[in-house]
Amino acid sequence: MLSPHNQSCGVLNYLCPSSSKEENKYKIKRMYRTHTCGELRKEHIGAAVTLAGWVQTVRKFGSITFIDLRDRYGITQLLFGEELTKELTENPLGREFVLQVKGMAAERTNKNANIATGDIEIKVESFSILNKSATPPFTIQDDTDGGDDLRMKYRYLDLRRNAIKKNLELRYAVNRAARNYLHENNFMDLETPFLIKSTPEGARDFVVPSRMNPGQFYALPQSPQTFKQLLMVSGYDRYYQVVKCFRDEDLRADRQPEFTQIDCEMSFVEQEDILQMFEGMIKYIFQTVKGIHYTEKVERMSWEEAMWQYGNDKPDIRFGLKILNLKSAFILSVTDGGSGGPREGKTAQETREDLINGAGFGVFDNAETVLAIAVPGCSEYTRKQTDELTEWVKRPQIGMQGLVYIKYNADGSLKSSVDKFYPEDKLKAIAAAAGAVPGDLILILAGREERTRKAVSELRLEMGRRLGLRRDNEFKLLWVMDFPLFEYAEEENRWVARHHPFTSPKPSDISVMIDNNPVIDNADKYLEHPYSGIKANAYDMVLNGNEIGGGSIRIYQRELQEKMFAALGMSPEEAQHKFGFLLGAFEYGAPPHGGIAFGFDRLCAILGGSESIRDFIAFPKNNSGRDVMLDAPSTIDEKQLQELELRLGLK
RNA sequence: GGAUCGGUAGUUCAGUUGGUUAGAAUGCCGCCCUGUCACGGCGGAGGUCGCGGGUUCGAGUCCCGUCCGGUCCGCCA
Repeated sequence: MLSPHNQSCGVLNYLCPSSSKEENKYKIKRMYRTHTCGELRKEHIGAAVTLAGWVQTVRKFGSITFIDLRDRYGITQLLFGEELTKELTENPLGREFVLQVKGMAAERTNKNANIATGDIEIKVESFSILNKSATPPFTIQDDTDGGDDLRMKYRYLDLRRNAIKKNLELRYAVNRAARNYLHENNFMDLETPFLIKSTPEGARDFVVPSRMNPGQFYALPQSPQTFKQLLMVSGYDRYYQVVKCFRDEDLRADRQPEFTQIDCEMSFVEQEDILQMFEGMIKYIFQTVKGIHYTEKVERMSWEEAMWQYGNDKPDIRFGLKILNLKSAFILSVTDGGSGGPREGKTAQETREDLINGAGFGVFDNAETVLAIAVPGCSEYTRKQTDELTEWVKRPQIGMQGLVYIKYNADGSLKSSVDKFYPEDKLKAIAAAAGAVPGDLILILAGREERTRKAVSELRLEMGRRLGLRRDNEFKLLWVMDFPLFEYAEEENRWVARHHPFTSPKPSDISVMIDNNPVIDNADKYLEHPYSGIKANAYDMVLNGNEIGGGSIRIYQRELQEKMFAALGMSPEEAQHKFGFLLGAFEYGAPPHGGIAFGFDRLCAILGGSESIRDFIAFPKNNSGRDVMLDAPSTIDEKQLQELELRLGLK
């Protein structure tokens, strides 16, 4: 990435609108300032200038004073001579005062190589305090002393900090790059409404009462999904929108109740067209924003492969450490070729059942599944370290009972925590099956299928992190494809759409869906129902273990869409009530179409090397969905409630 | 809905087994200082230990409840 220094406009290169024409630029006529605080260089020496900005620091030396003046573009040092320093004693300046100075740009005696304007300073001739400031509750520095909560309460001050400003600049750069790419590819930005209809399928809706229609509510969109499909029916064959979406669910570091998507849809395309179009977009963003020329092919993986090899539908493929199933019952299918190496392959799985079962080790014998990873170079872990790992997997978030390890020592000997049950030659066979080489530490978890898979996936990520294999400056894209179309919701005793109910099945599975009755007699055996095997025409884009986008080829025939609603347990009347507009539209020449939506905030956070999206949103909400600056949500007046014909206190 | 960690000066934190007047850094205020840029030196002010209850001769410290914040699980088509 380009350094912010040496940029003539005083801002990061990617923010300079290089293509905009001089004639389009508005020239400021009121001379509050002649230059920004990030602009002045050696060549300006001798120039009369006027600057305006905020007081970053005051350094007083008896009869002279240095002041760092800050604005969006940088920091410029001001020099107040003897006379003006006396004036400052009468009118003291505090941090964050808004100051305007007139003076001359002069070469510094002591230059500062750390800032872009470090060669010069302003010999101040006159100054004017444009506004005073109370002492800020935390320091406005990269290394602020403010905690998260306080920073959120005074977010307008937090946003003055360089660290946050850089994040928001990055966000704007990503936004512009996406728009440029989509515009160049004939996509049209069309706005869709925020006040829409509640459809309680999927996430909870935020609802908005309607004063003019008492007792009735709008919902805020979880995504513009149906609207963009209707736009396809209308013939706007390439649509996009950088758009707010709303979901009333519990939050995380990477989840906000309102968030931004880059929402896209195309007509007359197949899955392959969409994959190519949008990996192109992400590559363009990499190039424009990060200066990364992503030339390698974007990897692709089926959902089954991802679950099988990484225990996770959004694997971080910056590193290997693939998971090996030591029990036979849960082999799905492993595709050979491509990345096959000593650490994976079919032969390993064909021999393993004999290796772990029947040795009298109940934990393995009774477990639904036994999964292992071979961690390179960790065979010399001490007892303390393996104990610590054991504690790690026993934490409630992971929830395993324990951890079995095999140290495959550099000299070829083996030492494990289950030596009592497995003699060395057995351990050797297990190690070989796990694809381990001398120097590796094999970690094994056993238990219930779903929990164990999740746990080993977390363990894999944790070991990858500890070994430094998850580098911030390395980016690896991956398409995960061929998701199951349905999931079975046991508590509701019905099928639910894994992606959303507008996703089409693979063409070969359409007949399976049409020809079979979705009703299940025995809920325990849902895996045996034909619907369990139906694959969706859906795809997720994964970046470094984060889902950054997801989409699908949509259903565009009324009959299939009706069948889908029926499969989800909706009666025809209910489907008509909730989605009649869409079913109706499909009767008037709906084209084949599909699309994708990217999580814009999350993409920005990853490109900025952060786990938390909050620092990439100007005014985010906290973990409880509160805006602590506004103190929202809040109660409303009785009068407002009356107008809405609402009454509180039902709980 | 659940788990877990935290809440002490404006701020970030330390605070021993429950024991005298609750500390540090930074910020703030005052004085000194003509080349600093994390300026430096000297001095000063600043505390309802989140809130409520309990145990105890005695609670920042132990217990119960509650509120607030962080992280995670459930949830997030």
